[in-house]
Amino acid sequence: MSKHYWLFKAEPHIYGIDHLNAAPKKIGRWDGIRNYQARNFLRDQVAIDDEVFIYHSSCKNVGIVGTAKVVKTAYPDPTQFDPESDYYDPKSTQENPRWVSVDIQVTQTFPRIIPLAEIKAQPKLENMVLIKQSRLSTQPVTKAEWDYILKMV
DNA sequence: GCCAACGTTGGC
DNA sequence: GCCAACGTTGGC
Repeated sequence: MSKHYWLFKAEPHIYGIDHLNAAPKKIGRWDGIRNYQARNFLRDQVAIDDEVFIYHSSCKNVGIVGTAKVVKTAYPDPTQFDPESDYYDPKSTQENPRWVSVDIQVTQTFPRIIPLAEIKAQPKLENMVLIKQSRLSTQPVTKAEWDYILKMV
């Protein structure tokens, strides 16, 4: 099975590349995904060693900040069971969890952010899901898009 | 199953 | 803070 490429969005003040880099082995849990389309990608397609762009959204400098690889595939997102969590889902049960997490490990922290504006300005990237469907928090990236963006670093 | 109302995401 | 896009909820 060939490797897949992804883009995961995060609000950096809540959980971003800085948090991952500060964690042991730079590994962290990607949790709090509460959108079915995004969940389905995580649950059904994200595999070990898949590569991920980390994207910072809803902040001053929006854009891609680095890469990570998948080190653990989908398992129930523990925050859905925690009444204290912002991501608590009372309709989710241990027997039938709705939401999943994966673990990722930072592989590269770019020396600069690749701004969304620059990505939008590239004709070769005009079909990226990031551009076409702005509200999806975990999304596939093609190999061509992946390689092209790495050259923009 | 339709659709209006409402809530959230996310760029600017 | 504004607002467009779009996801979710709930009445019928």
